[in-house]
Amino acid sequence: MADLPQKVSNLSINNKENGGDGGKSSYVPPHLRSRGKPSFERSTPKQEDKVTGGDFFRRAGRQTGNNGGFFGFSKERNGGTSANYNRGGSSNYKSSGNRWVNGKHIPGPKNAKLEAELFGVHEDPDYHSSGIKFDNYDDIPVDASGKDVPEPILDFSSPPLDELLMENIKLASFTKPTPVQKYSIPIVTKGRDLMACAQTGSGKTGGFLFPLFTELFRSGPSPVPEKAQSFYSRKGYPYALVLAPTRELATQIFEEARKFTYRSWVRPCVVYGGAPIGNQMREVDRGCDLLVATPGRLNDLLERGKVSLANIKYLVLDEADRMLDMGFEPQIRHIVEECDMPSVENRQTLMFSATFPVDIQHLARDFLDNYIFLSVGRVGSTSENITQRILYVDDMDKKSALLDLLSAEHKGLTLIFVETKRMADQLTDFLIMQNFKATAIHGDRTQAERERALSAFKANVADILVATAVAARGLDIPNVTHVINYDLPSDIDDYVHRIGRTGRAGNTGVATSFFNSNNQNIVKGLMEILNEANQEVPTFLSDLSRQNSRGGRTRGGGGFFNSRNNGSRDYRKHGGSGSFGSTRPRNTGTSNWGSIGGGFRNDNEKNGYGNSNASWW
DNA sequence: AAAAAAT
Repeated sequence: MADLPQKVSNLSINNKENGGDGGKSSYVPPHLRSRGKPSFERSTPKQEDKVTGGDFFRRAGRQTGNNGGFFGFSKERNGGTSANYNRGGSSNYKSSGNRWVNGKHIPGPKNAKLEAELFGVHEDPDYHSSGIKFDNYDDIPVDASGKDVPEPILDFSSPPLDELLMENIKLASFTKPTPVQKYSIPIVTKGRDLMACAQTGSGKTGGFLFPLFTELFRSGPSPVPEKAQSFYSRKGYPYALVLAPTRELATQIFEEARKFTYRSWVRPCVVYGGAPIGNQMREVDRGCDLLVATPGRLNDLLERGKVSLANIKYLVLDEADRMLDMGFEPQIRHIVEECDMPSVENRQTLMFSATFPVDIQHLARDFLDNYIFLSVGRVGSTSENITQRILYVDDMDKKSALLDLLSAEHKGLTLIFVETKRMADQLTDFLIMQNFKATAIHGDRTQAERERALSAFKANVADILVATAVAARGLDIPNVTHVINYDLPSDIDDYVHRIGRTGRAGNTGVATSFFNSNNQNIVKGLMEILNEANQEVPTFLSDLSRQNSRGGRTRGGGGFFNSRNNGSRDYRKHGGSGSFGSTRPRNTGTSNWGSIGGGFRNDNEKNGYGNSNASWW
């Protein structure tokens, strides 16, 4: 290969470019690097490096996409050089690199202890790690639209997933794909961008991890701009980045990734705030092929130069609507648009969101290219194995009502939602005083406390968990028998997420909510949910709802489900705002537009769906 | 209005 001289000249050009400041020291402390436009980095040549004089390097990949630009020079791709791939300080890190030898994936040996840790031991053959009993999920309606939508798969082997991955999937007791996975796996495999309206519990994590790992297991590591590695400070070059709104959710995705990368060359990492950054940096050093992160901590690591996004093939935004609700948009845009992330065309982007409001549509327009829109029916609310009860309880009576409720039917795990962090603590103390085994999870507790609370709850050490919104969505806690909305949320979607924490795995669950005059705003949505799930509607609620509609506005648009649809359907096929085509001309073609629906219930009409909405679940 | 998230 004649790229060595090339290298040198590039280096010297770069050096000149950067040398405008003459002899004065241009050291930039790590945390200040990449502020401002010229993002140069100092990099100390490795000892064995024959190239001298090239101290400065442009951050790889910004304009040049996935190959790291002129620093994407590849060492010979042969014999025993596996450790040169994507490992900072090549000689120091070998363990997972050893699983990619001479262009082949060599799975590591089995490890009984690790296997038990990752997959656990389950006597129940129907046990499934995310609490889904698949047979009960077959009727979740899914609708896919966009250009050239791939046909959904029927099982994991139809276009086969990677062999090792299949073994791990079996270890995790997955038997067949969930409805989301049936659609998302071929979509991701085909390299398409995806916007999916789906909730946790639908199996969406596997929906993107499976095809992603299949591809990574097969293609192996790719070379990194080795010169960009400083000898002292190594850098992670993940191939896939998953952004999640909360630390718990990030951890959960990471744990799933650990299962499915067992014995493979791919090493997952997780970073989030509230935990010592040093440990996380060391983990990144040890190899970081898939990175799960909350936005704040990732930005921190990017600014410290510990992570480069130049090699990203896959970008996943999980719970995108929540991330925007939490004000993460600037940070997400910084990560995606202002660092060294490959451009839209040079990466594959998958967005998941429970709803599809206009700000998410804009994000989709900016981050996705010719995407497929997938909408997946709600898992929780449609399920009739959750008994929903609404009790009228004034605020001052809530404590005693709760005690009544608990003494009447507290068995298994009870999850209690409150609105404020203060109330979470106060109620937990109260319950402990009453000799209940209660613990709390909310944003003012330290990360360690949150983790302890969650694992105590999961392990039944504390069978009551009092939680704020931090636990409402996404958290996967199997076997919750009773969800109590001590305070009702103001957002009906939050309500659905909350009650969806129970009644999983085909078990029956109970959701009890304390309602009073402070909850007027949720009446309409609540009525719809209760009706949809064939639940009893208390008379005080139907009375209120009748009063509301008499006095107020009539419902616009006519559809029974409109207030909950949140525009979460593919606005592109409904004419939309027009902004779609105008900013991205390449997407304006309409020729191959199609829509594939699968698993639809047959009782659309009965459920109040007009024909106009028939393609939406 | 509250919660969450980088320190």
